[in-house]
Amino acid sequence: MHKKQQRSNEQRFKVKQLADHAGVTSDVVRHYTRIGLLNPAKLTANGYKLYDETDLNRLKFIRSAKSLGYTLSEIATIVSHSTEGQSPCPMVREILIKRIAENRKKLDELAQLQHRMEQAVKKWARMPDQLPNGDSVCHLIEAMTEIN
Amino acid sequence: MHKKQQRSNEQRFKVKQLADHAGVTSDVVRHYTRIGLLNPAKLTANGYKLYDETDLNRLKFIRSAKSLGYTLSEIATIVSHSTEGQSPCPMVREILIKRIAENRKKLDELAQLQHRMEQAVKKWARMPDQLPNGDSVCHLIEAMTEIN
DNA sequence: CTTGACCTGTGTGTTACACACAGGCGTATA
DNA sequence: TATACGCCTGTGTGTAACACACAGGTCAAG
Repeated sequence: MHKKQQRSNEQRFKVKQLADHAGVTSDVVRHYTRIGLLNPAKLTANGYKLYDETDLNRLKFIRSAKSLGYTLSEIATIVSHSTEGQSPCPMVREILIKRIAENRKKLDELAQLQHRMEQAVKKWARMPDQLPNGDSVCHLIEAMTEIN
Repeated sequence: MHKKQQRSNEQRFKVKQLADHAGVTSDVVRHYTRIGLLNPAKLTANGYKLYDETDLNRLKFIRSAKSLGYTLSEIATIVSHSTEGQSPCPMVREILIKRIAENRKKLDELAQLQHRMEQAVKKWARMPDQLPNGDSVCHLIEAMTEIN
C-alpha cells in the first residue's frame, strides 16, 4: 500500500494531494495558504500542513471565482463575508460589473497594441537594419514613435 | 526667474523637469533610474539626480519602445546592445514577432473571460441573493463553475 | 526669518504565483 | 538493517512596472 488511511471518513491531504485533487500546482496551494485563503491544521510530527475536505471545497471555490475574474484579495473578502454569515452576493455582483468594464478597457488597449505592433512589422519589412549612431538607439522603434 | 540657467548650451534637468519634458510621472523617471535604464550624474551639493538631453532622448526612446510592447528588461538589452555599437534591429524584430503571438493569445484569453463574465451577469439576473450555508460560499459563483 | 508649496531620495506595497534550496519521508534495494 | 534515491516539504526570494508614503530639503514670498 502506498498511503495508509488517516481516518475512517474524514479525508486529510498534504499539499500535493490537495493540489492534485483540485488540478492546481503545489505552489498554488502554498501561496493561498501563505496569504490566509486556506487554513490547514498542522501535522504534529514534522510541521507539514494537513488539509481536509473543507479546504478542498474552498480551493475549488477560489478557482471558480478566479476563472470569473475575481482577484484573490476580492475572493478573500467574499469568503470572509460568507464565513461570518453575511451574503456575499451583492458584492459579488457589483465587482463583476466593475470587472467587465475594466476588462473591456483592457481588451481595447491590447487590441490597439496589437494593431501598433502589426503596423510596425509591416513598416519594418521595407526598412533595413542599421548600426546605432549617437542620435539613435534603434531607428526601427524610433520610426514608430506616436506623434500624439 | 524661477530657475537659474545651469550651463549655456547643455540643459540639465531634475527629476520632475525631465518627467514633464517626456510626459511621464516623476515616479517613472525614478523607477527607470533605479533599474539602471537612466544614468544621471549627481548634483554634488544635495544628492539630487541631474539628467541631461541624452537622458531625455533615452527616456523618450523607452516610452516609444514600451508603446510597442517591449518590456523594460528587453529595452535595457536593446539599449545596451546599442551603446556597445551592435545593431539591436534583429533582436528588436524577433521580440516583436514573439510579442504579437503572445498578445494574440492574451487577447483571446481576455475575450473568453469577458464572455464568461457576461454569461454570469445574464444568468445571475434570474437568481436571487442567498445567505451562505455550510456547503456553499456563494451560490452565484458556484453556479458558473466550469465543467471541463 | 519664517512660512508654505513643491520637490527630493528611499523604502515599501501591489498581483499571483514560480523557482531555488536544504532538508525530510518513504520505499526499494543490497 | 543500512542505504540510496526520488519525491515531497516549508521557507525565502524573484518577477513587472510602477504608485504611494514619508521625512526631510529647496526656494521664493512675505
